[in-house]
Amino acid sequence: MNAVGKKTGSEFSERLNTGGFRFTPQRQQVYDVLLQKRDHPTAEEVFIRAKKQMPEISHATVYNCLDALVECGLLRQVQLDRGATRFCPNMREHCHFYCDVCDSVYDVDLPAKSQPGVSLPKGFKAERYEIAIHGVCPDCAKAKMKK
Amino acid sequence: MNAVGKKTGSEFSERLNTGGFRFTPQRQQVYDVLLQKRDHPTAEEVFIRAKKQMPEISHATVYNCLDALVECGLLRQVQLDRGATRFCPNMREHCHFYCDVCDSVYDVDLPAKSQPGVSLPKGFKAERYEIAIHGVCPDCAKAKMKK
DNA sequence: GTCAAGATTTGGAATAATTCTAAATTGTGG
DNA sequence: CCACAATTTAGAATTATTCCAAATCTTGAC
Repeated sequence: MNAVGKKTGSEFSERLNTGGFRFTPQRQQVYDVLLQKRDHPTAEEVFIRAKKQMPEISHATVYNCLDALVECGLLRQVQLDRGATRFCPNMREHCHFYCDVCDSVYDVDLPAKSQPGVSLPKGFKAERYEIAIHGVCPDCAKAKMKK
Repeated sequence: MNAVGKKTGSEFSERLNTGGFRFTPQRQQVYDVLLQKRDHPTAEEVFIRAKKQMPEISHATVYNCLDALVECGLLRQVQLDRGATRFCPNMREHCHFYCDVCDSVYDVDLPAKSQPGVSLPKGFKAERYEIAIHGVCPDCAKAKMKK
């Protein structure tokens, strides 16, 4: 993996295989869209961007691809507000800052040993943590002050 | 506030007023539904339950009430998966455990000083943290083992 | 108390997000 | 080359949420 977390074609393909999926140009395209602009797009937005390179791609395929990529650990699914689900290709441990004013999303690094020491009742098996910070982004904070 | 976090009628009404809202029987009813069964229902589920006591209540009103109650700090809105938003009347600091198998949600207490020491870049104003733990609940874990 | 203004509710339509379906296409192993 | 399974496609269907205009309710001013 290089500095920006991009995977080579064969790494990408391997990941899919490991998860029981085949490599397809559509899956590659969807993944590329996510890597190209890391603004946590919704499925609809991914569809629009993917269409530019691959005009015949369908809605259902985009959903299928996103699900497959999430399942094999190449993408994360992010749930922030009542709106559409967003997707994120950054698989490092991090959390999301969500601006309640403009709906933008930012990746935020977590301190090294941050796994919150939550103790779960007996029998619960935790698989992953999702931390979202809601607030106001710098741009919107500035805009607010002017008022 | 008593042991289960229930508010008296007047506390409830005050909260609404402070947020700039009026007391209405519908808002009371919606809030009561949330208090009666703390299983993190969706808006649709709240609608169904509220209808039992108040058959004329409408869909739009349930959404309006839920939004009002969230805004004046009587409810929390919980986003866990691609499905509908859920609501939670527990305003103590806690996080949610979501069972990816059966979709059930559990409140999980956070250790006293758990506010993750996330350092936000300059200019970001954090207002609240939402922590979700995804995994498998005891029932589903048991069911899985049998297979 | 009465009236006007503003808040709230209602039912239904509209929109948005996601899933489903059946047929066509593609890729793979035998 | 064939059969089978995975995948894609377009479009319909479903689910979740929001919007809208009309009716109703509440409150403060008089």
